Amino acid sequence: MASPLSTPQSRESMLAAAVTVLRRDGAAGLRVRAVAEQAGCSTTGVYTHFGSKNGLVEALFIDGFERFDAALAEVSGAATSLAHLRAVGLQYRRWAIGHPTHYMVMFGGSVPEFEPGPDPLLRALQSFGDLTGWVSDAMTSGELTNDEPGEVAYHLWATIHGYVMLELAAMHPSPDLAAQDVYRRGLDRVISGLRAVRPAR
Amino acid sequence: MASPLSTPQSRESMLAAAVTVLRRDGAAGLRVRAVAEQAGCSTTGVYTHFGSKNGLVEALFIDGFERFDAALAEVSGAATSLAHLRAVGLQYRRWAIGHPTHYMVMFGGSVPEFEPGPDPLLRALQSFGDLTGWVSDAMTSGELTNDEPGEVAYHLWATIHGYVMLELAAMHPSPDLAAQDVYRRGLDRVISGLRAVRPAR
DNA sequence: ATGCCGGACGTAACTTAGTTACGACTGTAA
DNA sequence: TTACAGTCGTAACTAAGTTACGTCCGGCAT
Repeated sequence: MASPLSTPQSRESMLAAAVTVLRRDGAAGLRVRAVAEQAGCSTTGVYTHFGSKNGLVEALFIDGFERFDAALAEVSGAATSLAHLRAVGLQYRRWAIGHPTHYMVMFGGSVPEFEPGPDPLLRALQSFGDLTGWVSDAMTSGELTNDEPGEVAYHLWATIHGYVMLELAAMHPSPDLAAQDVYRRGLDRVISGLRAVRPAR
Repeated sequence: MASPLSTPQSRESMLAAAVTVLRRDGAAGLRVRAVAEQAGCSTTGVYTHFGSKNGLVEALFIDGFERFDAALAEVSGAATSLAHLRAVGLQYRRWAIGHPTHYMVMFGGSVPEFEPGPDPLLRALQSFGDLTGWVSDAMTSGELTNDEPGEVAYHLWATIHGYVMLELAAMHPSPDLAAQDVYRRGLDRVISGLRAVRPAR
C-alpha cells in the first residue's frame, strides 16, 4: 500500500484509548472493537499489546489505582494527622464518584469474567499501605486510640468503600442531593468511633 | 410428536434453575442457554417468562433480597437489642460469603448491562428498613446513642457492606483464615463507635 | 548492500451468546 | 366446534471476544 498501514501504537496510547472508552461508554461499553477504533487501529492491535480483553482490563485496573493514589496524594495542608485522614476520606469519595466506571472496574467486578491476578491485587493493596501510614501517624500523634494500625486502616477503608459502593449502586434511601452530607457525617462517625476508648467488649 | 413437547415450565421452576446456575457457574456463567438447559426447556422459554436476560437477572435480584431477608430474620434469641444487632451483623456476612455470586448480583454490578429498575431497588431498600427498625430498638433501649435511626442504620449497613465487598474482591491484606475475625472486630468497632458519645465535632 | 528474522499490524473468519421470527401445540371460553 | 391467548421449539440473526494467516517494517549478521 502507498501509506503505512498505520502509525505504531504504543501500549500507553492504547491504554489511554481504553480509559477514554471506559469513561465515555462505561464498563458495558468497553469492547475491544471500540478501544481499537478509539486508538485508530484494528482489534488485533489490542491483542498484541494486552493479550486479551482480560489483559486490557488488568491494565485499566492498575492504571486506576495509580490515578487513585495520585488523587489521594494531592491532599495536603491539613493541620493535624487526623484532619489529613478526614481530608483523604473526602477526596476518596470525590474521586470514586467522579470516576465511577473506573472505580467499579477496580472494586466492583463490573467487567464479566475479569478477576485481577496476584500482581494487580498487590498493586491494589499498595494503596492500602499508604492509608495505613496515615492512620499510624494519627496514632503516634495521639489523635486516634492506639491500636493495630493495619486493622484500623482496614476498618476505615471498608467503611468508606461501603458508602461509596452503596452510592454507586444507587442504594440510597434519601435523595441524591444529600449523599455527600450523609457521607461526611459517616466519615465523622467512623473517625470519632476510633477516637473513643472502646469498651472492653 | 408422540410425547408432549415438554412439561409446562412455571416461572418459579425457571427461577430456581437460574439460581442453580448462578451458584454453580457464577455470574459470568449465567447464560440464557445454561438456564434453559438446567430448566429442561429451550431458550425461548426463558424469554416468555422473563422477557430478556435483564428480566431474569432482575428476578434473581429480588429473589436474592428475599432469601437475604429470610436469613437475617432467622436471627433470634439475643438478650438485648444491641446483641441482636450484632448477631444480625454476623449473619449478614455469613450469608454474603456463603452466597457470593448472589450477593454480587444484588450489590456488585456483576452482570454486565444490568441495572435494577425502580421496583427492584425499592425491594432492596425494604431490607434496609428492617435494619432501621433494629437500630431504632437499640436506641429506645438506650444501648445506642440517640440519633437519626435511618442515618445510623445506613452507617452500619455501609460499614458491613464495605467489609463484605472487600472480602469478596479478595482485597484482604491478611490471610483468608483471619477474615472472619477481622470482620468480628470491625463489627465491634462500628457498634462501639455508635455507643460512645461523639465529640461535638 | 543484501537477505533473514521477529514484532506489529490488518483482513477476514470462527465461536459464543443474547435475541427474535415463525410456526405449532395446549387449554379455555363462547 | 371454533377462536384465542399463552407457551414452547427450531432455526436464524447479530454482536463481540478471539484467532489464523499473511504483510510490512526495522534491526542485524554476513
